[in-house]
Amino acid sequence: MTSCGGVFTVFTMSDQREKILSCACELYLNDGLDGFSMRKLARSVGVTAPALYRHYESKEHVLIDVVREAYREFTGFLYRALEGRTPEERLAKAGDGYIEFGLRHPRWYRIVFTAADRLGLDELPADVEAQGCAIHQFWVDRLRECMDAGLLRRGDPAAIGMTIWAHSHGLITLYHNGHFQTDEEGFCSLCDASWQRLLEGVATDEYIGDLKRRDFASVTAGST
Amino acid sequence: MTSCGGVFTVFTMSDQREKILSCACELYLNDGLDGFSMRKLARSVGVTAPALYRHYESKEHVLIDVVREAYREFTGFLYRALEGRTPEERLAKAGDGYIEFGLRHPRWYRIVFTAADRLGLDELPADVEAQGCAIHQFWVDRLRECMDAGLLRRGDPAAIGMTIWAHSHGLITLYHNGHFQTDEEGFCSLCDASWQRLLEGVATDEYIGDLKRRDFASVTAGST
DNA sequence: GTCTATAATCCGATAGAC
DNA sequence: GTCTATCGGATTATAGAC
Repeated sequence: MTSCGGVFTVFTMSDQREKILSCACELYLNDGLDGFSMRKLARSVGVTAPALYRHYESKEHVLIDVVREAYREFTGFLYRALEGRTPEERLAKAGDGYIEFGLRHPRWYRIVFTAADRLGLDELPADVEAQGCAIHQFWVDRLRECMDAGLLRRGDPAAIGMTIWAHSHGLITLYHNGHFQTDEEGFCSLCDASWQRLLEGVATDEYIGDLKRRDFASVTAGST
Repeated sequence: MTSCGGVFTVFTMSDQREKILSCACELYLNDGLDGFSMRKLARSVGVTAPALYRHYESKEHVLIDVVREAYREFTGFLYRALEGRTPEERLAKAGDGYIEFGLRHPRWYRIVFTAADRLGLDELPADVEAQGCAIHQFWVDRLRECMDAGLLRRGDPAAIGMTIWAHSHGLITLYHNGHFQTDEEGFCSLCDASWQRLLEGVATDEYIGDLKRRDFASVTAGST
């Protein structure tokens, strides 16, 4: 919460700016994006609204700092997975961390995966964008080492990552929107079962064989 | 747009109410949920705001009718799949329709899959909820017949449906939020490739065998 | 059925006193 | 660095004339 690391500089906030940011995070987590206003923020800080503008240029700049905190929280959940001792364990922990983050902090989850322009932001600062790239690289690392270990089929880690990401993201957002009639515990076992299906595939071996034969036939036909 | 079917009654709107609803849909599709206000709506209809309240009790009631139109549009895309002549074709068409709906009508998609309370609605009327159930049943039908035809592994169609749904929903929402660096055409082929991975599974056969052996071992150990 | 006028609330942001 | 006062705008919704 205190510092914002760049390549060559580390900037430290004033105490008051830090207090405002802390209240802003709390306000966002309680009231969501719609309920987030400078007036409410001022009230929770214990000052009047204009005072905030001594520390932040605009509401947008406050929100940017909140987004940065969201990323920080997210990576905290993810990077714990590096403590795993095998590729399999690290991938499992990463997946668990992702789901757990989505469950424990729905509003952090939302703000991390919502496009900047839909947050009313022109663009995210470079250091936050960089966090996004780091997360992407983290997943590529997890998948590649599982391929090397013979756990996952070979292929482009980024492409396979999209499939796994879409699956997890879909599960969490559908759960958040109340589309699964179950509590958190039920949702977790639902996730496990669904992950198992993604590992094994949902089609029968016969059908897969069928598809491959058809694909082969169409390729040979097309090459004449 | 004209009628709202219930079990025993069909209610027909007045012309003016119908015109308001039509403008409301257009307004929502253009400006989204945040940009949707009674004043703007009145402007686009060509009257002043208070006039709307002769036809609709509140903004919430207008929005409910908009949501009903969204469902109608969605089912239109889905149910075309019934024209397919085999279970495989019907499932493929249903999946294509789902993705196409998400691509062509992002705002309709959003409103259909957003929880009612996050739209500012207390609850959806019974006939809209019923549409949701019908859609669920539609998917169960598609999956069950593919199991019977030996294309998909046997299992609970509703559970497998969740996996497939989460995957598709994740792809669409991540695309909408700009997380895939690709245009619509690239996204479609990305979807095809990802669906293929979901059919085949992402794990190697060796790893699947491994997991089954471990699972068996833990079950036998647990039963002693 | 539509209008004008208005109530009651919220918002982001600024000017200028202290 | 914080305050009061205020600008200029948005919103839902209603009262009462026509």
